[in-house]
Amino acid sequence: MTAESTARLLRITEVADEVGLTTRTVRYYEELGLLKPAARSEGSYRLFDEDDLDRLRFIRGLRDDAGFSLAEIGQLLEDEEARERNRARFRGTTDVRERRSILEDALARIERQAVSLREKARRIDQMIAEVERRRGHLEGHLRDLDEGRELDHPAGPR
Amino acid sequence: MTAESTARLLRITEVADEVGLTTRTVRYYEELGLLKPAARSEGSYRLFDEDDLDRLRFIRGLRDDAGFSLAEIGQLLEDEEARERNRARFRGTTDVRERRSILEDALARIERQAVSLREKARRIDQMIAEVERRRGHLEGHLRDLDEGRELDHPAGPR
DNA sequence: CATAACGTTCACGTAAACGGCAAGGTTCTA
DNA sequence: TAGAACCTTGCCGTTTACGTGAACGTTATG
Repeated sequence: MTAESTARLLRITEVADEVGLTTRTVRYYEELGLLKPAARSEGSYRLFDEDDLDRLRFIRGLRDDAGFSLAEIGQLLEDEEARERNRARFRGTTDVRERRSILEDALARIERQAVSLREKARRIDQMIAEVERRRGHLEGHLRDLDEGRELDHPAGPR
Repeated sequence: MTAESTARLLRITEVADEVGLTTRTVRYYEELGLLKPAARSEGSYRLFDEDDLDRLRFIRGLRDDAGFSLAEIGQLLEDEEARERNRARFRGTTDVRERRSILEDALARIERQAVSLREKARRIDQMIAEVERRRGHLEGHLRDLDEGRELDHPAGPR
């Protein structure tokens, strides 16, 4: 047994079921360069590892939860080839300085992802504030009614 | 001069420029029932008031910031006809109980909007936490390198 | 009052994000 | 070792969210 872990590799249907996508979608994401299966079988079946699953779940989150387009997700995840190359380089070297630079690259990518997500969160918080504002306005209106005021402006609900 | 305010009504290009959409998009949103211009001119030009602008800005926020589909936005805003009817009813009555019920309807809609947005915000926060976790992992890795450890597992960046 | 600038309603075109075959190769299991 | 149950790569179809005219009516302006 090599240094590799004994983790099982999954086929596309298992993967799709696991992360809640269709096989078509998983292939489409590969076509777009959003991921690259860990390996291919003898007969060229796609084989996925746990890392691929994480990545697909992350993509799904960015799509469904954060509402990013696949193009934006591609930007966020950056060129999969580059990532692949980095991992190979990392494994292929013991030079500390090189490993450091590879890790710092990865760190920079993660930072950009965090910035994008925080920006998104901020904008949604603003929208929540706006909706709360309207709610407060309506509630004030209701209180006026209950207290028998409402002699003046013919405004109405928004 | 009637009880109506003297607020100017805008034509479609002014509106589109103001809120950052195209005229085509504004017409499309009307076609989908997401809004209904305040009035039409003699020659059937669409005329929008300040309320319409607010609504369009809100729609744009839901689309761009929150990442909702137009179908979801339609659900959130609910049938524009119903809203229109409510406003007419509100103006058409002085009955306090009726006005109360209309306001409570509007309040319920706002509440549902707030719930949807908070749900969205929560999911994005989770994604941020996930990304922070990965960042922490990478940073730990970097510290290990700097301190001359890293004798063990041949992991690499995620 | 001519005419430029803007608006209207069809109607067809398009990019994104998949769905759904078809035709054929691969893996597992009895 | 024969199926059944997977998988592969095309390739065309569909929905969403608009873009882009065409053909024609409306408004503002010198």
